[in-house]
Amino acid sequence: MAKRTYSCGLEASLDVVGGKWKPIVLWQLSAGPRRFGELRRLVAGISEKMLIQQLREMQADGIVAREDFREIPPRVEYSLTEFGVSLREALRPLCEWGGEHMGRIGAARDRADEGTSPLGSRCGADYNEAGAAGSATAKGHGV
Amino acid sequence: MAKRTYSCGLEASLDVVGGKWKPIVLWQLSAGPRRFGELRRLVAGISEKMLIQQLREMQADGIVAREDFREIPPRVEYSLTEFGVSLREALRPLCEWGGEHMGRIGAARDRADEGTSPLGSRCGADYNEAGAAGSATAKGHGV
DNA sequence: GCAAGTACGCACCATCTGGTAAGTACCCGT
DNA sequence: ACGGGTACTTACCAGATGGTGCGTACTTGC
Repeated sequence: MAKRTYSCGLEASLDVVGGKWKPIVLWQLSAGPRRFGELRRLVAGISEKMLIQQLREMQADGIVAREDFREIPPRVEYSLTEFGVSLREALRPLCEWGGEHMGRIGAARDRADEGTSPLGSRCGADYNEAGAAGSATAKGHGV
Repeated sequence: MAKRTYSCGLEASLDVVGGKWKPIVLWQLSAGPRRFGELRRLVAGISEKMLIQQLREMQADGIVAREDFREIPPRVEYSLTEFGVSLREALRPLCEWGGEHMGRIGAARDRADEGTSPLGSRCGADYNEAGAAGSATAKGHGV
């Protein structure tokens, strides 16, 4: 990720949303602001260290806003910035495409797709629904 | 990239278009079929080994089709499959988003942006234009 | 002391991605 | 022989990403 110039816009975009955890974190934040511990539970399989790292990077990129309520115990809330929301909107078609084809993508990599399409995989769907299904998805996450 | 199940469609999509070279390769193939050597020259900075690797993976994912004309010297042509075209379409908004914000993305990473937005960076643009500008972009690629 | 809750930081390690430098095959021209 | 062209393969390495296991701070309850 040391590139300063990009051959195309896609490169630039993937600089801010690429990697293992950022897509999931972005998707979870799409449904509304989240506290650290809440995110930790929603993004199944992620360690605190990785979550902090991802949030910090996304914050540096202007995608995520961090609001510290200066309380004891500590209370911090993360949410998408306007910039992050615009990114989410630009990602919508790709989310839907991935949701429609994830079975094929998994199969093309010669992996047994034991966990069929989780309920929350349609990240372009209504967010009330996605929020509720998100918890179920997190439980079923096989990472 | 060993995941078989995905928390959201975005994860699945990024499995097939993530990494350093796939976005650029996909973008170059968007303008039409290309021979290996042609791609090599268009994707500035890529080694033959990396290009072959990326093409092979994209072929395995069903994004890219490889047509061997069985000639001497060898003549092989790569093009986007229908599946790849559908992916390209789903990526269009993200390409445009990245094109609009790439200056901000570069700045946010505290890098000197010596090479300002290359001409061909608007990957959502008319492809005749992008094709022509692609060569200029490739020459100016600073990777 | 231990546990739980809240949200982080640091040291070290494993794996993956990308890279270099060779090599393969065929052809033609000097 | 050398060079150029076409399109690949293999061995080995460097850096980036992700991970584990500790630690920090504050509170409360057992």
